[in-house]
Amino acid sequence: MEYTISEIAKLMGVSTYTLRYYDKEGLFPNVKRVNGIRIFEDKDFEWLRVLNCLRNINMPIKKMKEYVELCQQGDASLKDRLKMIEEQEESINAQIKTLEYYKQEIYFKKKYYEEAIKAGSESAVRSWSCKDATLELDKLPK
Amino acid sequence: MEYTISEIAKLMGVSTYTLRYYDKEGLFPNVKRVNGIRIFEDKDFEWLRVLNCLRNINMPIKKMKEYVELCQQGDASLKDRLKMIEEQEESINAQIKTLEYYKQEIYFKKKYYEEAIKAGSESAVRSWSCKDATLELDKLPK
DNA sequence: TATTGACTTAGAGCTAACTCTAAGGTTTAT
DNA sequence: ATAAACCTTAGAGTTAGCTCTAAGTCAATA
Repeated sequence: MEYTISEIAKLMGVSTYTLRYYDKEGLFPNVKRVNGIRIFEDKDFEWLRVLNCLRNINMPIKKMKEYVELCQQGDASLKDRLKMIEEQEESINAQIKTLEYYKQEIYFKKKYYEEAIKAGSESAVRSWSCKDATLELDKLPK
Repeated sequence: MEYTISEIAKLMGVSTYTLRYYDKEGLFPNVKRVNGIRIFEDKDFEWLRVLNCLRNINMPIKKMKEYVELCQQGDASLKDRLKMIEEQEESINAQIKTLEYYKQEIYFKKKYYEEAIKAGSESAVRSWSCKDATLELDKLPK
């Protein structure tokens, strides 16, 4: 199967601007061209799904470029690529951990507001909040 | 307790630039001043921890500003604040879900490279990868 | 053949969140 | 009293990741 840039853009839910930008940045090392026009094949499509994965775990484009270059070196770069992937795995875990931590804080905050609304006023729950929440989320400077 | 801007910056692990920027953006609505110099008190310190929480869950500064403004309105804005917090809770859950999904992809990728290194070549595991991984992570355009 | 519409490029513009510089004020130590 | 070490401001600069514009090419249709 072959796709034009707007077809692949639609299929993957990204803009053509973004695809051309990625290409300019070297993230599509070997897209076919006919009369200067990009022809995306299934392998390019699959590769975009890889790029999409890496972006979604917040890998910067420069690092994605590095990864592309390693891939182009073939078997010689297998260990380096594994290392990059392992680092990304750690990065994801750290990101999740951070979010889980602050999720707790936000949960306390929600309970705090639910109580405040029930009581009709924030002043009724300030001390309650201080007891239970890790953060004293309502101590806005007066 | 009172703190200068550089003290609080050090304690919270942010730059003085960032703190002044936050202040300029209205995120510290009522910091005390003596001779024009910001004096941070414990309530400001606690409030910075709130800001820090919101930033860590990727709330944009404009939205943080909105939240500050709601807080300043007192009890009248309790429901609006609860709504914001609930939206943030959903946002965190979505972020975690996305990361968990791509964590799987990266895990498959790692296994793929471990096999490839064991076999000495990527060509030995391409089909294996295609069977097990949701993404065919190595179909780099040739 | 002329127009339509999708493609191309280079490069400018945008937004977010800082990050820094320049010019100046104030407090403290020698 | 003068230098060091803070603080202040306005506003410029930076980086990332797009996003868009202008000018032009090319293939297909009326």
